[in-house]
Amino acid sequence: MSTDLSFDLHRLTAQLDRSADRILTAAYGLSYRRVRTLLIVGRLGAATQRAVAEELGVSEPSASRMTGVLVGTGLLVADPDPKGGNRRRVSLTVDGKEMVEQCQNLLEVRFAELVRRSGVSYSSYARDTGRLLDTLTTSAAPDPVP
Amino acid sequence: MSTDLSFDLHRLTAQLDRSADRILTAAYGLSYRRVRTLLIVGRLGAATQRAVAEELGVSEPSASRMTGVLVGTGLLVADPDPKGGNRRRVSLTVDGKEMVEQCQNLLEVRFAELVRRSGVSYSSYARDTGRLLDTLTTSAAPDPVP
DNA sequence: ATTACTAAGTTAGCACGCTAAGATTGGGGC
DNA sequence: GCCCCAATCTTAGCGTGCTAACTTAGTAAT
Repeated sequence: MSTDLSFDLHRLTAQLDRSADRILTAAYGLSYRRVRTLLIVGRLGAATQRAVAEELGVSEPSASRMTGVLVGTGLLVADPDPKGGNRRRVSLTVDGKEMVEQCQNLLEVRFAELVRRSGVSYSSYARDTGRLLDTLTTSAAPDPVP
Repeated sequence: MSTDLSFDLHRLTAQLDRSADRILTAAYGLSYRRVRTLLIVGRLGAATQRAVAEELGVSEPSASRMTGVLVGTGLLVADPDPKGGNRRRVSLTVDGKEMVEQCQNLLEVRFAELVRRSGVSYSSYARDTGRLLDTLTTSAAPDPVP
């Protein structure tokens, strides 16, 4: 069927994102990207924006704008980093923590159910995905084109 | 490690897209999205924009704009569908066909190499991805939230 | 023939990704 | 003290997703 794995991957992720987006927007009025950002910040604890960008897998300007929006909605706070330098230390507010817990449960349950219905082994698919990701990120795009 | 498969999938796809984007931009001055659209049109033959949107996994307005841009660059043509109705039949120009061949080879080689280096089985990963995609698209988001 | 329905496409406006280039902060050398 | 460097963050501007609402072309019902 699929003559092209990378295309299917693209489509799968796009559909997953859109589906998550609809669910989260309906339930909490938050986009999937924003929830993802909150989850990452929660996972990292008090982190710099650079770290958040890295972990989200987006550019620094994207992370900067996103954290700005979330600070605006009262789900994040950003202080200057006490360790000095031109850094901002972002962390969850109480509202943000609440939101993270609720959304995380909602998404995990949904996604696990999808995997179960598809008959795919969660653990082996997760392992393979992790390997691909590691290989891609460590090989760090050396030469663009021969 | 990955407490969250859906996040890793998201990151993997995002990195793949960006990587493909850099390669294609450097080689042919075309974004990955545009190349993807060309490939789909080539695969479908003469198709309506709706079919292209469906196959790309994007909304109709997105496909409409994208085909408009590609017609503007001379890689696609769009005629009114001879079967009537408010349809446009899009297909590749000669330039478009050339571009598709070159890009397809470039991307396939790169991606296959990544998979090989990661030690993941291409066929089983492709099968699982296909299953997830099928399950997700056939279950068509019934109830947003209980 | 006129009215209404359906399918496909477009327009408008926003969300959020990117790159390139500028601003800020702290720590070197001279 | 002063200048420059490295790291981080921001600004500017664009590409391409999305939804909502509108337009257009053909079909069916009266």
